[in-house]
Amino acid sequence: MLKLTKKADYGLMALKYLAEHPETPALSAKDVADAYGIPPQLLAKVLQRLTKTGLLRSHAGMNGGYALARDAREISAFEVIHAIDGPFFITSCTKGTKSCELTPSCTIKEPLARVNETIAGVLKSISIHDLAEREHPAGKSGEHQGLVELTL
Amino acid sequence: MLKLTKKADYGLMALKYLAEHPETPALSAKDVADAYGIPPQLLAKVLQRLTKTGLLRSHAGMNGGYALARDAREISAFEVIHAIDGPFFITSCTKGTKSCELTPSCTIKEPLARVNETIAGVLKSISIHDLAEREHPAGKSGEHQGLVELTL
DNA sequence: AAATATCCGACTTCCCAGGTCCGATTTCAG
DNA sequence: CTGAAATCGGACCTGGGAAGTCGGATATTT
Ligand code: SF4
Ligand code: SF4
Repeated sequence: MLKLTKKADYGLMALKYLAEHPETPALSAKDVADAYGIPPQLLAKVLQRLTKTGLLRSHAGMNGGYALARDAREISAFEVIHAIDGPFFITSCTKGTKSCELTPSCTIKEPLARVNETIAGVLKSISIHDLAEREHPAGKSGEHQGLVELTL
Repeated sequence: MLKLTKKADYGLMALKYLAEHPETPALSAKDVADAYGIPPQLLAKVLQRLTKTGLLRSHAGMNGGYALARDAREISAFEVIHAIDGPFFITSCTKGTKSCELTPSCTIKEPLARVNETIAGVLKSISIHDLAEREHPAGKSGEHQGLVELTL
């Protein structure tokens, strides 16, 4: 319930790792997987997905690997989750494929849709950079802080 | 991924329904279930749970049923979800029972924990009353509006 | 040509959300 | 005091999706 997919989790970790190593031209899936203990093959697929949606740039062959396609602060957590897990919906009434049977009679889907928007907003306001730049003692770059509107 | 449980969903619907019928002393699980097309037995268990956590007051026997234990605006969506689905966690590292294997090496659990807090905050700021009082044209009671802080 | 990568689909395993069934108990009405 | 209507509580079944695995094809460097 309301739990993040591990794949998305892994995706975030990997992106953060890449963001922390801007010097290297490319890091292989195995590199990242080893760094954290993530199943390599699984991470591989996650990264492939991220590549296909344009968040990463890949390069096959020796010394190949992945690199961020854009600046770390231009990539939001929302994009990552969306890329890996597909459309973001809190409820089961996606109106896309397998909608909830009682969508017509349901009276809370509109308010919940707004909650959905709010949470999406939270995720959109978080960038990979925000995740990465944290460890560093607590210097000048001040912590990322934002306000999210909630309107029912 | 990041999806609300249907049980919680049902719970919210039921509470809203109860909030909309303050006149009646008690409504049976079947009443509510019929009103929306929810599987009665399932709704029953959800309501039982809500009763056990003190959000509802139950009364067995004929003309029995459930009623809100507190005022509708004193019951948050968060409480409902927590009551039904248990502890609220975005990630799999609950440190309770089945923690994620790579918790030690993971570097994003702290930031994600803050995201978790933020989302919990959003949910806490929503009351059953907010859900219920919506239909009514759009009168004086102005829509519920709030700001949620996000600090990484 | 060999080593190192990404790429991609198919496959298996396991867990749990969603739902059902049934029996026990409480309460009230006639 | 008997039966109907309700809450209780547990055990149980089932489908689908998350998590992970395998194997083969392709691209790139040395
Ligand atoms: S329709 Fe109502 S019940 Fe069905 S999923 Fe959307 S919100 Fe939950
Ligand atoms: S530890 Fe890191 S990876 Fe494991 S669940 Fe918590 S956040 Fe996701």
